[in-house]
Amino acid sequence: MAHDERRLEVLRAIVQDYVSTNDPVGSKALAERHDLGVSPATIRNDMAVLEEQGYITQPHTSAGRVPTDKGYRLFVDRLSAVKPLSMAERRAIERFLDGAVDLHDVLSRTVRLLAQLTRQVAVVQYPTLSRSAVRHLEVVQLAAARLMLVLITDTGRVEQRIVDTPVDIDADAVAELRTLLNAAFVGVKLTDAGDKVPDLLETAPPHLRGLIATVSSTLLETLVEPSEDRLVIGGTANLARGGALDFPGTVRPLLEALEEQVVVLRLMGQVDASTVLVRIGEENAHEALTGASFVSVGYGSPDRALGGLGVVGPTRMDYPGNMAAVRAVARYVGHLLAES
Amino acid sequence: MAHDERRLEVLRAIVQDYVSTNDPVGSKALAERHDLGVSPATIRNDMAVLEEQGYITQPHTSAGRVPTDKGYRLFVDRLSAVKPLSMAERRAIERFLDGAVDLHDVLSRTVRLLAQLTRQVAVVQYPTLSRSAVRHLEVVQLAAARLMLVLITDTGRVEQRIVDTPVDIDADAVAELRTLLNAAFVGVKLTDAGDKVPDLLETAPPHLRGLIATVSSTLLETLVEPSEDRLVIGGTANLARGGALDFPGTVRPLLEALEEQVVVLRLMGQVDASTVLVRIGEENAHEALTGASFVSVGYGSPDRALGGLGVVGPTRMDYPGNMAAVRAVARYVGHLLAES
DNA sequence: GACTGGCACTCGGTACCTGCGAGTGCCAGA
DNA sequence: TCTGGCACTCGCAGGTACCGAGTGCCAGTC
Repeated sequence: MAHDERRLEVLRAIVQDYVSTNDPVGSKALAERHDLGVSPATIRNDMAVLEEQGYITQPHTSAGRVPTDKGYRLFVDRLSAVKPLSMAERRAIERFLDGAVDLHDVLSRTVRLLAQLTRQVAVVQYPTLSRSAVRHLEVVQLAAARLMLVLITDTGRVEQRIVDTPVDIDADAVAELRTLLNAAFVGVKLTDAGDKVPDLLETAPPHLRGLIATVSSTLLETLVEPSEDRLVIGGTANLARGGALDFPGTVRPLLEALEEQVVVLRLMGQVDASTVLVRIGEENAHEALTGASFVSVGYGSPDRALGGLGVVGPTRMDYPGNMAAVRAVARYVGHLLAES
Repeated sequence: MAHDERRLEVLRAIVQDYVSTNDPVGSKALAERHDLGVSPATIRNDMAVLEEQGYITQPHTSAGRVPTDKGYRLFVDRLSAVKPLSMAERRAIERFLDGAVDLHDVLSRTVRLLAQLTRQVAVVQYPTLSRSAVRHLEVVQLAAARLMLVLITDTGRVEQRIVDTPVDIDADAVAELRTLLNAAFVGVKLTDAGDKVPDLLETAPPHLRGLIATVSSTLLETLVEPSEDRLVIGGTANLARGGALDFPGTVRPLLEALEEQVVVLRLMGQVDASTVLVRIGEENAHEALTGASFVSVGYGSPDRALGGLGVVGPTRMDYPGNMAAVRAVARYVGHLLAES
């Protein structure tokens, strides 16, 4: 029916107005600012239905309506058109990211860029080790019985670990070790590295076997576990922008959750590179994120997301804009990392 | 005179009470909570003098007194005794930092630890490259004409740079390059690395000179400049703790300044490992830091500070406690990094 | 049957007032 | 030089009244 049609149109108008003004929106203002072709009284009837269905709510009796999480969800799923980025924004992305000298530089620029584009808190995940492959392994001798292993992945991450060896080793052994490790592991995905160890041990010269066992177990232990995933966070100043307007009470629990990283990492685990994931308010199933929405997407090639990035903000956010920004930045970062 | 003596005692009492209660403190409360041996009326006279001298001020006529920046300064310089850490705190430091697997891990644990101990925002600087020496240089070939340089410093930092070479190179050349670079640079401080280049170029086999020139210039350009100093920041949630109590207006400018890093890095540039540096309110000479104090110290051996760490909080902070915590943590981190 | 104009009603926010109490400065006396 | 007393100031909490935005409902119109 044309009936339902208009009702959705009303919901869209409410979301748009509320996002831009931060005031509960009433029927009269709605009729004025959008040409819905009907009078405020009719809109009121529609609003009553929308409220009954749970898409909007009134903060108090004599106030306008505010979208609920469910309302935002419907808006995101059915009512929002992708908002193309402006030319200025596209240029900003290139200008910001070009000239980055290493992975850390790329990611910290990315997080600043995203924060600036969306005026929200930005979150960027390092390429997950578990999806990376070994590009090179370096062994540096620090002391007679102490080595530093440096792992370089094909995504540009560099990780280091100290290993204390049971016996002293000499420079020749270090060189041999380096050769063997690289022969065995280069090109291998970190998740598969464990499978290579038995082979390696078998073919290795006997005098190196103990050493190799020690070294590989350190590598596997510390590098393959998911706790090694890391985040860069920026734009937290944006949380303080709306004063107490945007978040109920205080931003403290949100800041804590962001610093904790675990919560965000779990959300990041669900992204892929082809669709922008939007989690709204309570959907986040974490107390501190109630009242917050999370817009994220994976970066990397579509078939192989290296990691995720996104923004966190109040549920009252510009979804189309933020989704567009997140996607555009993820694409650019994906290309950038594929090149190097 | 015993006169001035007591006046200082009054100031100390005011600072202590104000820090713990966050309420302007009046003469009567002061007389009750501290045994100054005189009546409220006398204290009032002293307060009048202290106010005239600019150490304290009244928010409004019928309120108690609050220390000014100048008052805190006097308190820190002359009135505060070093507050020893509790046994629990000492244990917390060890428990928190032991088991860190690499430099990044040490520093991010440190920042969390400091934030937790002081309940303020914690800031930790990576060991400055300019004060580090080369432990090892690794060259990894990514493509025919593209190399990745990995620099490992004696402080545990690992930095990587991509270099595009003018001509294709083969594996032998890479190996030679690696040997030459390490021979020339290992053990050399980064600030002195530039001096070694002419020598290196002269003694190198002619066919490698072009390559070495390219590589060294990249190294020097990107690694020696101070912009390469990095910070880890944590505990920003503590800014939201006091509500609007601690900071005039909003915490936004402060959060922005922290993310900007430049401001903090400049302050960090002034620390050394032997004395705790305290900058109070306006002393910071940066608008966003008005109303904030910064307690910092260098870590590393006394003769060679590797970097700085500290906390940022409202001027109304527990200076003795924070100074003690910052110093204790810096010492522990110094030892930790010296070992590896 | 769908829409509209009108109307009574609700209720949060603001402005204003008042009384209370903490805290002060000053002064006379010990 | 210190102390007790006293008048004074002024922010704050609580109470009240008013205003206006916004609503729900109903009778009337197309």
